[in-house]
Amino acid sequence: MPPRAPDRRPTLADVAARAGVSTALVSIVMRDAPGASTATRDRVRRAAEEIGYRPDSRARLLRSSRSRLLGVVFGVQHPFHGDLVSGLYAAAERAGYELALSAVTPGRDERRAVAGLLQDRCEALVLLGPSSPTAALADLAAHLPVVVVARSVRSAAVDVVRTADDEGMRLAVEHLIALGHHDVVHVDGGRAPGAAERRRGYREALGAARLTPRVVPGGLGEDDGAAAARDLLAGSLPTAVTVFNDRCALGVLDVLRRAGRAVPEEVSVVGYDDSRIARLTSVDLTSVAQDVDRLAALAVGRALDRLDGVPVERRELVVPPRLVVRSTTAPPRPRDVVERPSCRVPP
Amino acid sequence: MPPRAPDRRPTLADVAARAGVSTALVSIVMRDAPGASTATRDRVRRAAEEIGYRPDSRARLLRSSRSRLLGVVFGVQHPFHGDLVSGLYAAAERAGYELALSAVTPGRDERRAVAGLLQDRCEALVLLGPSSPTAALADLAAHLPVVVVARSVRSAAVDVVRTADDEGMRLAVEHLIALGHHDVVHVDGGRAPGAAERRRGYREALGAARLTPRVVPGGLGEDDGAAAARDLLAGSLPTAVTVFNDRCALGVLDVLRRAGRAVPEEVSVVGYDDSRIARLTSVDLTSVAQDVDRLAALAVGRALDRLDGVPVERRELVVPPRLVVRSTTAPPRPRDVVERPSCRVPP
DNA sequence: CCTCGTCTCTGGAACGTTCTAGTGAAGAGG
DNA sequence: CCTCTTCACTAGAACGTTCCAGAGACGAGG
Repeated sequence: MPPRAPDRRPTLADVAARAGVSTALVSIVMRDAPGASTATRDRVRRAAEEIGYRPDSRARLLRSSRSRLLGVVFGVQHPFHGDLVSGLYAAAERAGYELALSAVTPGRDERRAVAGLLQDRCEALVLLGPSSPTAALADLAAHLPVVVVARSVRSAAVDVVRTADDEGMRLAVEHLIALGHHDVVHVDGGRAPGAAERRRGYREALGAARLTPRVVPGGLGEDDGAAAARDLLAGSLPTAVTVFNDRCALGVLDVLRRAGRAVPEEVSVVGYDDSRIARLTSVDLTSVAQDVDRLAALAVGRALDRLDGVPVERRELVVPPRLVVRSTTAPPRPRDVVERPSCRVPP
Repeated sequence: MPPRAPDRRPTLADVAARAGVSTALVSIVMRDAPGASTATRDRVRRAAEEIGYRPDSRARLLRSSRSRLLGVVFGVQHPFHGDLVSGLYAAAERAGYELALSAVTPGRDERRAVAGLLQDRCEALVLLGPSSPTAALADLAAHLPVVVVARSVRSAAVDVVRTADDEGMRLAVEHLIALGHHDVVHVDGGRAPGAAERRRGYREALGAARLTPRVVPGGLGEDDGAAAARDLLAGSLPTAVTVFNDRCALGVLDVLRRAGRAVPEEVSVVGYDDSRIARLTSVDLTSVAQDVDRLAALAVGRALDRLDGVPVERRELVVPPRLVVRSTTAPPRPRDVVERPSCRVPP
């Protein structure tokens, strides 16, 4: 069994006693604050080292009014959130802030996740693709700065950092049109964060080219994409498809290929998020990349601005996306060739 | 701009003043501790509600020696960890504990993640598939109870909760042998947590059937699986493949199908983890399921046992896995049929 | 010699809780 | 009538840190 705590963990006072100084001085040294000679600094540090002292962040935060703590609510299932969290850690560290993570899981909703963070006395909240209604977000923002990432919110109370999703989808459509496609269908994300903007971008780009848009219901997951693809196969198959996100696109790809429809020869497919899975050599999905690190940095920066009372010009920060062309998009094949059942055999 | 804090957040004293009682009494009420009449309980609660009081967990934990806080280190990229975290939240809540999450990201290694949790004064640590060397884990365990999940550790200092990975892989192989396969290859996970056990299970099951094992290097991700599959295609293709995990199996599947090799007709594939992606109707991968909720519950239970000084019989808790048969496994086809290039056309 | 700064360093009061040791008051038992 | 218990409640001391207001010591400038 591990030698369980009969010995309390060492405190400032223990270090102070050992180094023969006051606790206040030890505090100064541990914080790298000015007000101690290099000689004592060394001595104190050595004493701390010897007894294995670690500052107690609870007590530290309790005392100082600023907690230097940023609360983050994220979906534990969503790979895109994982990338964002990585970026947030980096950005927060640069600013001397810590992150308090609170996950949304199937058994733990957003309310609970937020409530946990509030108890921890975070100075500000960063919410990744939250599903709470606008009113709830505004209520929250009345108490502390709230930055919403990857979703637009129609409320002046919260800050928003997001990708220009309409532009992203426009890039995708324009790429397809440039390849010669006339029949482009959009597989929709429904009420998911960003879905409305992506749908709009698709519509606008198609309208600009004088083509008629066709939107079919999809969703966030692979299954939604698979269902959408089956719908398309049952009806009239377009020459190209733009999909709400990569996971959904994966479902589309899989059903198409299983049905013997070659991608990209018969159907081109574009995803969204440029997730790890899209980059796989075996998937190699053309996708719209969100600049995750920039989103994260802006979110942290904006939260800090609010805390410091810096006047903010635009409430919404929009980051341009980038189209990553891979091997699931190509020029359309003449229809007569397509009508024959295809057979992918190595030559 | 949000109405920023000129008003401090309300404290026990504020509630006490409003309800006309002492802070101690408010504390009693807020904790649902015995020692207050129902009448005053109501009154205090109402007062707290009115001024929007929220207990400050920092101060609360500082005062009480027990923090009722469990530290969890997880990989932000790993979907399997996401599932475990969900289970941990549920188990911790049942026991009246909170979770402190600390993520391992590409830019934040395990040391950092653990250091963060130690500052937060967690009572015990739960590490999901940690990559730290055994010695480092043992050092940690000298300070506080440490429970390692989904990896076996050769040290008496730390507790381990894991799936019987050897048995899992044995189940997979026995399933394939029962279907009539004689040529089964294992795509390995290398040094990943659990890989050694799975490899062993594979070897033992094949040995028991008097068949010769063949192990090819793989890895954790889709790309590793894809590479392994290309190796197999370049050499001699077996009739069945067991793969270290689902993500890797996905890579295998994709490369095989793109090369025109039908799954499961020509090659059967078994994954491991029964992750969300395996369950997709479009993937429908036969896989070995780990009982995530049970692993999580056992991990929390074991941590609490250590904290309470409950004597522990076995240091290692092993949970049996379960084979989930889906559509990527089938009896092997006679070789002569396989040799012709295949063509999957709907009839 | 006195004053003024600057540089270290210290004592003691916060921070918002919980915990310990009580204080009265009301009722029960003698 | 007096003690004893129980109940509802309170005062004040922790918890481990940071912050504030100084206190000496030491030179420099007058």
